[in-house]
Amino acid sequence: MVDGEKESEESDFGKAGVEFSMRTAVDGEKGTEESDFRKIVASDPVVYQLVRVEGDGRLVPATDDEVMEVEHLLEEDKSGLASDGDKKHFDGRVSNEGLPSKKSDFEGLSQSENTEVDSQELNARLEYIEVMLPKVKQEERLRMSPESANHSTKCMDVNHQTFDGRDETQACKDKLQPENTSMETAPSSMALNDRQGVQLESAETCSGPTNQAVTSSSTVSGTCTSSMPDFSILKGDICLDNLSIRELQEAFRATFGRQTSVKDKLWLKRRITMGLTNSCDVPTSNFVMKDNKIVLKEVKEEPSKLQKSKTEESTLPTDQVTDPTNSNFQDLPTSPTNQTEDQQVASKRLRKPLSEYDEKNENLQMEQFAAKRVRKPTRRYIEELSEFETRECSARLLSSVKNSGHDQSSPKSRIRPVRDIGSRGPSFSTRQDSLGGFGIQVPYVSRVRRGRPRKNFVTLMNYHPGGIGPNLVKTALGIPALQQNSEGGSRVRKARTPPMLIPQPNFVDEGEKRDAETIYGDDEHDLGLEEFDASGDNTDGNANTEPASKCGVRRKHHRAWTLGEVLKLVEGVARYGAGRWSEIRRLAFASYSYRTSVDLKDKWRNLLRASLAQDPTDEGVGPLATLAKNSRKHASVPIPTPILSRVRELAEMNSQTCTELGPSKITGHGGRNVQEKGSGFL
DNA sequence: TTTAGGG
DNA sequence: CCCTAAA
Repeated sequence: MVDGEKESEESDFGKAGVEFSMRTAVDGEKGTEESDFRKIVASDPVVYQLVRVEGDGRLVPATDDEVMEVEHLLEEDKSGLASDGDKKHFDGRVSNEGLPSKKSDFEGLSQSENTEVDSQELNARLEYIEVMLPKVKQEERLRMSPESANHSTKCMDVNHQTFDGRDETQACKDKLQPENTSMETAPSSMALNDRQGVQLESAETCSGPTNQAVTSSSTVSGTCTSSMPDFSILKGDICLDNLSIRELQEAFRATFGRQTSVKDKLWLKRRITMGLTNSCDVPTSNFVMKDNKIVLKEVKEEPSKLQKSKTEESTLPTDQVTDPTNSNFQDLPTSPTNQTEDQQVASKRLRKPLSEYDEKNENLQMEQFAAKRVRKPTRRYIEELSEFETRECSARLLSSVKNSGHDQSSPKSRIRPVRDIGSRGPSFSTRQDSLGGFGIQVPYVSRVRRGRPRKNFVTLMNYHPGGIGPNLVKTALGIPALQQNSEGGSRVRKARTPPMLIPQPNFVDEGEKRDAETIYGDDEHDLGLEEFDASGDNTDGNANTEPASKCGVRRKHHRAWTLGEVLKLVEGVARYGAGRWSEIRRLAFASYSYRTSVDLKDKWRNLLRASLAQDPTDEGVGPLATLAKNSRKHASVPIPTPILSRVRELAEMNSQTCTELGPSKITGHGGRNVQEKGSGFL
């Protein structure tokens, strides 16, 4: 589904070699200052000029021939198509003057082809047209420069047709595509298109598109194919009108990534609109919705300023919750990249149908309703939230692929391919678990990052731009996930992987003859334990939470230590000695990639403490022991006393032997000792 | 980068 | 679990 969408998008953009696009004819053609342009936009932007998009992305005024050609095509298309809403092309004179920075803000307003028109939208449009048409004509007269007169007039005709008629952009595009493809040569444009494809892929369903991010390639976005409708925003507004408070809240959450307890419908609407508008940062913000009508708001400010003022003005006194927008502004400095990122995020969130949230968070929402005031969500909470979304998202993406590449599973189902050893390895990896069905992991990007940047960041950068699309496609095609893993993983994680891939054999190799027996036995136990784990923690845990722990910098999802893990840990300590956590982790915990050496250390510390707390008199102290046991009942996995005692024993032995004898030999002895005990207990 | 220890 | 100093 997603793939399909994306595919179509990509294909659309892949063809954008040379295209025709409407662009607002600015008065005086060149040398128009921004203020002028603003004025135009504010008053009435509906004069168009045809431009041609060159391979390198430049906009070139269309020649008469071209205009004619397009017109012809449009006429043709119009006849064949049903009629509905108009599509306005507010393509802000993109970048052909060489100062695209600000002006690009205005770009990307052309119509998307997949906009569905519900009656409301249609009405709104019609009303809008009613209002705007006179102005348009007037404006046309005023603005027509000698040079652009030709084109703009013709284009106006075209657009007028569109008003009552058809979204001819699609048609235009379609018609032009063959030609485009044939003419397409410049690789740069391809890259451009790709990029935009990605961009759009994330922003597509968002009613407040974030085309701004494409500013560098804005020339293309101004074309017919650009699917950032100014009306989508309006549409969003209209939709908002019909939403219940709860839905509005959902939308709010989708927009800002957090929940709100505000029940003020108006406020919510404004907020959401604002969020969307900010995402687009387009002059359309000049339009405001009033009673389902679109009203042109006189704004003389610069777009950027406009944002601010809007923000301020819409910060209602009733707002108890911290203003998301404000916080956004604070957190993310005005650096364009950051903003872009943020907007992407927003749009991504929007991508999710609200219904999803309805289902999943209904309870939460209701609870929040019950509670009068909800305290400001903690950062952690927000993070979790975002993680949830992301996870869900990836899960959904994968659901369609679930059945692919099953053959990869090894005969020993428990020996899972180790996707990534370091807990911060590649941002995406895949794994299969034949036990409880298996989950596949996908690359995902954690939106919230805390602390200093880590490797993930780079990885992320690597994969996000072009990676996600192809990846998904690949996966969707059923290419074994593992392949991807090795492919992508090795790229990031150096050459550490190979040895890890076969952890169990490693054990055997290290073990002596004598040990082999015990090891094999132990292996069996371990396997059993792992099975145990799988039923309990691993099944759902691994597949889902792991990527989070890896990619996200967020706090690691709490993972209860299973008995099997504890045993492995103990065994590892026995074998390699306490303190050599890295080694233990590498060798004994190869299959538990989510346990870091620090984790092992911590766990061991806890174990030790527990064992000491319980063992000193070995059940001698009645109350204390029982208390300990009871309290241990709290723990997800009560640690059997034998294990605890063994831990203590090990610790003692370790401390002794380490000081007296060489650690290396001793470890072997200790290991065997443990093995015996372990087998006895298990 | 790993280990040890505090929080 | 997280964080950080120290090696």
